[in-house]
Parts: sequence; C-alpha cells; structure tokens
Amino acid sequence: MMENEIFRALADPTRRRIFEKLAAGGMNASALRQGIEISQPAMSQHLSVLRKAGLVREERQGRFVNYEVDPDGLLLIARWLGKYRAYWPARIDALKILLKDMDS
Amino acid sequence: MMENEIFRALADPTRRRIFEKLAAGGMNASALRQGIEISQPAMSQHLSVLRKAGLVREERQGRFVNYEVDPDGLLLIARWLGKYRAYWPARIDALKILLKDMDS
DNA sequence: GAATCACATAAGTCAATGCTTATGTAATGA
DNA sequence: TCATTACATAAGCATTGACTTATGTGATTC
Repeated sequence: MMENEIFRALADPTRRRIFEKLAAGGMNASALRQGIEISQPAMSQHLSVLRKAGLVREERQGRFVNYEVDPDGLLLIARWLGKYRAYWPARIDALKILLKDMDS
Repeated sequence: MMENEIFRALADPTRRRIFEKLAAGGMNASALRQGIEISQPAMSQHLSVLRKAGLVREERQGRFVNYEVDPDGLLLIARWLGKYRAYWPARIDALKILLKDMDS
C-alpha cells in the first residue's frame, strides 16, 4: 500500500525538511544538502524513500538529478485526510483559507 | 514538535487501523481489539502513542476508558498539507468533493 | 473485602531504520 | 583517456520501535 510508504517517509524529520526545501523550488541532491548537515549517501537514501513514496520525483539532467515535489503524494494524503472530514474541527479558518482556491 | 509525533504515530499501519476504527465511532480499548489481532498491552501502547500525538483523546467511564478521534490532530495534518497547496494537483476532484462542505 | 475486570506500565526481545564508510556508475572536462 | 563530478548502492553498526510476558492499579461485583 502506498499510504504506508507515504506516512513512513514523512515520519522522519530530516525527510520532512528535505521535502519542505523542495517545495520552495526543485533542485538537485547537492544543492539540497546545503544548510542541512547530512552526508551525501544519507541524502541519496532519503530521496529514494521520498521518491518511492510518491512525494518527490526526479529528472536526470546530465550528471545532475533534479528533484521536485510530486503532487501525487500530496493528493494521497489529502484523500486520507478527507476520509475523516466528519471530525474536522469547527474552527477551520486555517483550512478554509488554504482551500478557498480549490472550490472554483 | 507535535508534527513529528503525528507523522510517527501514523507511520504504523496498525495505529492507522485503530484510528480508522475510532473514526467510525468512539469506543473503549477492549472493543477496539475486536477484529484486530492484537494483545491488550499492544493496544494500550498504540492508544498512548495516538493520544500523545493529539490524534485521539480519552475519557474515563468507570473502569472503561472511552477513546475517540481528536480533531486537533487532524487539524495539524491539514495545516501541514496546506503549506504545500501550491503543489496540489490539478485533478483535485476528490479533494473538492470532500472539501465542499467547508466553504460555507 | 476478595475476586474480577479494564486498562496501564515495566522490562526484555527482535526486526526495522538511519547513519556511517567504502565502492560503483554514469556524465563531463582537461 | 584519464580525472573529476554527481549521485547511487552495499555493507556494517547503533538506535528505535513494536511486540512479548509479567505485574501494577483503579473500578466494579459478588
């Protein structure tokens, strides 16, 4: 199940940080390491986990590999969250703000 | 950070199953065990993790402890997801359906 | 008040995970 | 072609995590 890989991938704080960094703009693995104290193999392994979870996708560019956020992963999380909308709190102002674009 | 506890809690498939079951209606720990092959201590430990993550809350009722979904946890996930709405896929029909109630 | 029930906690075990160092591989450049 | 760069993979190690079998605790029942 892909749901499992997604939540497992996001359970690691370093991977969430990598994902967050990618969300600010796609970049290659070396650039991603800047500002995060992490070895090259560790970064490569994290990116592999994120990719297999569908949270990130890659594109070879010469000897670089550009990584970017994969919307598919986010969609799966949104679907999971949606299953429990009956329990979404009444004070959903934050949610409404971030969702208002979608109802067009 | 609570974000970390949430994703860690959801990384385990058994805990997601417990949460899903609770979403269908609050119940005590023993009732939760029905249909899930799990020991009593294991269930207790899982519920503790879910509770500390803010995904579940408890209410003592005599010698029973009733558990139910805590909206706070779901709100945190929604907030996290919202940070990346720039990457939400164009084909968000599923999302729109589950969110349409909220824009009132 | 003694037994029982519902649940929590303690302590130990084993597998999974995230890191390390070392090495492999494909692309670029001198 | 030989070195270098960017990244992936392999193997080993230490920690974490989910389970187990006790045992503890507070509430009910007889």
